[in-house]
Amino acid sequence: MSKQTKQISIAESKVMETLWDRHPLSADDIMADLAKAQDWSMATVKTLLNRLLSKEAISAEKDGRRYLYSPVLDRADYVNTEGQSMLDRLFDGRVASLLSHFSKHEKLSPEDIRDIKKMIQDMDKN
Amino acid sequence: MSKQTKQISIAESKVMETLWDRHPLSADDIMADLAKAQDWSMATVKTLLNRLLSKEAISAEKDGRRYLYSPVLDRADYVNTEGQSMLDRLFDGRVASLLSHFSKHEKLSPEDIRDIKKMIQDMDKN
DNA sequence: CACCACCGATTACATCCGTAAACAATTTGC
DNA sequence: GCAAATTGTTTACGGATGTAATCGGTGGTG
Repeated sequence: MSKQTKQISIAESKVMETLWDRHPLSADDIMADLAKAQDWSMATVKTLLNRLLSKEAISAEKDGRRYLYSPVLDRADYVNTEGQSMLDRLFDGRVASLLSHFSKHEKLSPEDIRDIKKMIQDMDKN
Repeated sequence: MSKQTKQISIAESKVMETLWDRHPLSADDIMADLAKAQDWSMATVKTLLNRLLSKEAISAEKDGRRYLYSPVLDRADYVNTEGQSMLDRLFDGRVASLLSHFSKHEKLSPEDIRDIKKMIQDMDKN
């Protein structure tokens, strides 16, 4: 349960997502992957990588003339921290309250409902 | 379904919560209410009120020497926008995925589970 | 060997945010 | 009526963020 030291910004988290998906990657690889969703210049990606390095959210190993980056921060930890704080801020920490909100606002797809049912059943089994 | 124009910051949302709970309120009332949770100076609360006014998230009506503030932005709208964006960022937009995460990390209280079950049953009933 | 291209490091800069002090207008107690 | 208190308005300021340009070192190419 390693803790999340420094706050990761939204832009930074996009870079993290790329690295969580696959790593180690060079700056170029990351740029290529991000290009699908973001319209950032290489310079921007470099800045984000450096900020993530100083926050110790990623690590870099030398590979010849360049670096290959890997995540240090665990995705589950990140999601935990972020998710919990959102839950606290918006739903008083109650998952049920979140669910109720999304249900009331018709934000639950049939698949969601099916999956949730299944999860509850599985939980009951122990 | 009025839309949320400008972004509300976290500090600002604390003021909003107070006003959603009860309104109209004077700056003093708001200060008093917030004091329970925040250690802010009056100046800080004033700044936040002004920022919320320029973002048109609240309104003010004159009441003698001072103003009484009320929310303009709807809480459900705010929660919707924020919750959806968090859901998209962290859980690929799937509520079920969020639930699965919290379940896996033992973040569901027995009450949560009870409430969720009940909700699912109620949903089935139509 | 001189120069260019590549890649990371440094610097830039406008905006937002948290936090608040200073200022200004007005009302009220003495 | 004037000083003190109240309440809103303006200004401040450091740090985070989004977005990027520029600098600087080094290895490859003619």
